Amino acid sequence: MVERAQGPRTRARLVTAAIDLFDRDGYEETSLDAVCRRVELTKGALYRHFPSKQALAVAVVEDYLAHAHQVRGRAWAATRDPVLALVDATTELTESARTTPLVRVAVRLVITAELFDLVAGAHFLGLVAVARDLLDEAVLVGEVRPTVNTTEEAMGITAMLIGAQTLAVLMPADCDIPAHVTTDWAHRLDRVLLPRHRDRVARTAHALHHICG
Amino acid sequence: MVERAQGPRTRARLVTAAIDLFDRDGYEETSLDAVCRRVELTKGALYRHFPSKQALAVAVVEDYLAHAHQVRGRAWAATRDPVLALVDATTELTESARTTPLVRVAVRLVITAELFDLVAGAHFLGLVAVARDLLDEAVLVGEVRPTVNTTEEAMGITAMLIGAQTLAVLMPADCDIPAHVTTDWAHRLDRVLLPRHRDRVARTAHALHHICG
Amino acid sequence: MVERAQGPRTRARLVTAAIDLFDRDGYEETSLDAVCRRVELTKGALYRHFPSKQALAVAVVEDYLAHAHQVRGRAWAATRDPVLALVDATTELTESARTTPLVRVAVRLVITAELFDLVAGAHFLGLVAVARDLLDEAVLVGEVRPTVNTTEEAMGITAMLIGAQTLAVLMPADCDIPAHVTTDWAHRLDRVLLPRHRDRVARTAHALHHICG
Amino acid sequence: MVERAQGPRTRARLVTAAIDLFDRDGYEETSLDAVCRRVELTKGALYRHFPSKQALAVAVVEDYLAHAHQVRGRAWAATRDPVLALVDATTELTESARTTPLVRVAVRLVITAELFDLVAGAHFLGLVAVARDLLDEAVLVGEVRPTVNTTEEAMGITAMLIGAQTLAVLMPADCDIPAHVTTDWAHRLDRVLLPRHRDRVARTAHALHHICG
DNA sequence: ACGGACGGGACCTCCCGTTGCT
DNA sequence: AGCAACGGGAGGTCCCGTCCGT
Repeated sequence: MVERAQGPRTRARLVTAAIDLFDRDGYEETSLDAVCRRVELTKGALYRHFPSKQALAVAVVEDYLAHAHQVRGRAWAATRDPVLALVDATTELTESARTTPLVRVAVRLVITAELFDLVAGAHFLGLVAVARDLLDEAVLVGEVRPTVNTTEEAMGITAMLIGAQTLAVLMPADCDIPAHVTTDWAHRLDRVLLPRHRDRVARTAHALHHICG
Repeated sequence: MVERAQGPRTRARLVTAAIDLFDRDGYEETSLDAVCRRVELTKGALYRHFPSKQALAVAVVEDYLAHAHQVRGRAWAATRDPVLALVDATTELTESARTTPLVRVAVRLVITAELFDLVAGAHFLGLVAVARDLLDEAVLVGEVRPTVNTTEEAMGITAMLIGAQTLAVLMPADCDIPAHVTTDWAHRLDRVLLPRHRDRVARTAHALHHICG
Repeated sequence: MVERAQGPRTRARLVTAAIDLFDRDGYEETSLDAVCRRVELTKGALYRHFPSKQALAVAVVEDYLAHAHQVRGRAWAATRDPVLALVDATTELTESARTTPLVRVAVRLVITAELFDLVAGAHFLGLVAVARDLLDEAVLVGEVRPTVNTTEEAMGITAMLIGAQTLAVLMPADCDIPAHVTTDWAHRLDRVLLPRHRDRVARTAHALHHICG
Repeated sequence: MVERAQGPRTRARLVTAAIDLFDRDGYEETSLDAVCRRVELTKGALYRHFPSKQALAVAVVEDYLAHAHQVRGRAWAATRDPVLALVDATTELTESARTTPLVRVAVRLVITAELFDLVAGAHFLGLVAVARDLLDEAVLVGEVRPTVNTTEEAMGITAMLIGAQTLAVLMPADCDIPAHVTTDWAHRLDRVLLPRHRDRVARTAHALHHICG
């Protein structure tokens, strides 16, 4: 079974070009003609892969969600602890909202009113689910205080992440957003984790260790 | 010189029509022709008042900011306490993101990518400033723990408000966003206020009293 | 080697489907996908038989020319007289431009600007040649006045046929085009044929006999 | 009252450009982008004046009809005789089908299948009406044989004109189409006009005098 | 011979913002 | 202050013809 797969390649090139241009000019200011020009294609060809400009944006967001899953997987593999993974993953995703084009673009796209109803729901619920799963895992492992409602806590964490990413995308570099995420985590751990685990996590978390040394 | 007051009236009618249509169809899907039709005017007239479609949106956001100031003012007048005012104002603004068209539309407009760079910065910084002012006031009154950095705390509060409003606009009514705001405030007061004020505020705050009874 | 006859069959089915759809929707408005759908094939198959959409149209026109030759042959067999055959053939072709789908479609295709330069020349010259051959035959038989230039007369006849067919395709049924063809033939015979043949032909010609009784 | 009339000017420029390009490349092969480029406009602007490519073609045909009316008017003014005017006008229109871009293009457009149903009916009926009016005028003046049916004769003349124009557009220059028109007219006058007028017209008609000297 | 994904390019629609007149 | 025609430009659709695999 050989490669006849020229389609997937073209599709990927279109998404890459879209990320570049959305990042440089913004979604509204980027024309599909410009995207096509960059990959030496025409709009008719683009239409074979994406039925609309929004669909192209959705594909970018999906790439971002895949990226977020990878980040979570890496954090888990590195720490072998659900809460540590959660802390490190949210911190990395907040930072990369400023540094990684894919994340920066996707975060802006998600909060674009035009795409809001289309993708934001699935996106946010997805993030909430991920956070809750890790918290439930932590409950099983016995790290979490019995009073904690994992669903509500997961929503709080997601809201924090979204707010922080939004600020990170918005504010110029001089304003240290991740600092506020780590502060928030420090306090959140106090009320979520059982005392003995709280100390261990705070000491071990790569993201927190400089403030909880 | 009879019709002197016609100008401002026309402008206000345009903004009102814009709020209605932005709320019903979204910013992108609303055409200026539709706005004009609703107030029985033509685009030539609209462009006497607003140089662009974005400017019309900005006017809506400004109406919202004025509204937010009124909310803050009312909360202050009702409580005569800066922290109480902060709690009540943020809670009300989160709730009205779901119920009040002006707030609902403005919150969506602010996070619209097209308007993001235009208004989001000023908007967020404005909210941060308001929060910080109230916190500084609380410091003067002697309610706040000495370890608290008011600027950083104000950013955290703003991030929470934005995240919560975003979720409120997004999620269908079955998902209780304000609950998470009140939970967050409960914990936040623990670490911001001096113990004796913390209890009083938690008991008094209209928004919190059902969970801190 | 069982399915050897499948190719020609497929080709014929495509032409038939093309005639139906060209007749119903017109050439421009008929898509090749629609033609293929009707014969349960795909474009890949169609392009095995025709290198372009125009080629498909040309195949239709060729079917029409074959049909015109049959008409001529039948008229000759029935009359055994060149002029009689010419009169009857042109009359029948004019009438069938209104009634027979193949002729109706082909006449329209020939006068389509897109196909004009491709087929109209050959088509018209072919008709002129046929008419001239029959006239020359009539000269040999001694029916024609010596002053007649057969080439020029053949062009006149062809021009008349084309004009009449065009009008027949265009006009709704209430306007009797063939009548004008027969009138024209009546006068044309006056100046082309020698008197004694003129009377015989006018009486015998199936198409003319009701006006020259 | 000054010129605000930029619209009509732009429209006229578009039609002129369309004539040029239709003449050079044909209707199908001419893109609206090419038309717009030639007058330094965009398709959005063209759309203000013509709702479709067909509408642009129709405008060209209308220009041709106006031109045909002028030709008729000039022929009438020059001859003061209806039949003479008819002979000269049809002859000129046949000749200009080869020489004048407007006529050449319009004749091809009219017989384009895509525009056929749109304009051909009105066009042909218009020509028939003109011919019949002139013939009726000739009847009043007493030039016409009493046996002539003017409506039928007008249709015959129109069919001849159309066939001749089609051939003129189609055939290369070496084939003398107008000759066959004059021949046809010579015979037609024989059977339409009363003898004394027939001679006078044949001698006077500018188009015929070289064959009827 | 046939299927079906792919790419190119034209047409059309919609809507923003401008201009000159009232 | 308001009107109406105008022009620019992007998005979306459709369909022709090609390519590759079966």
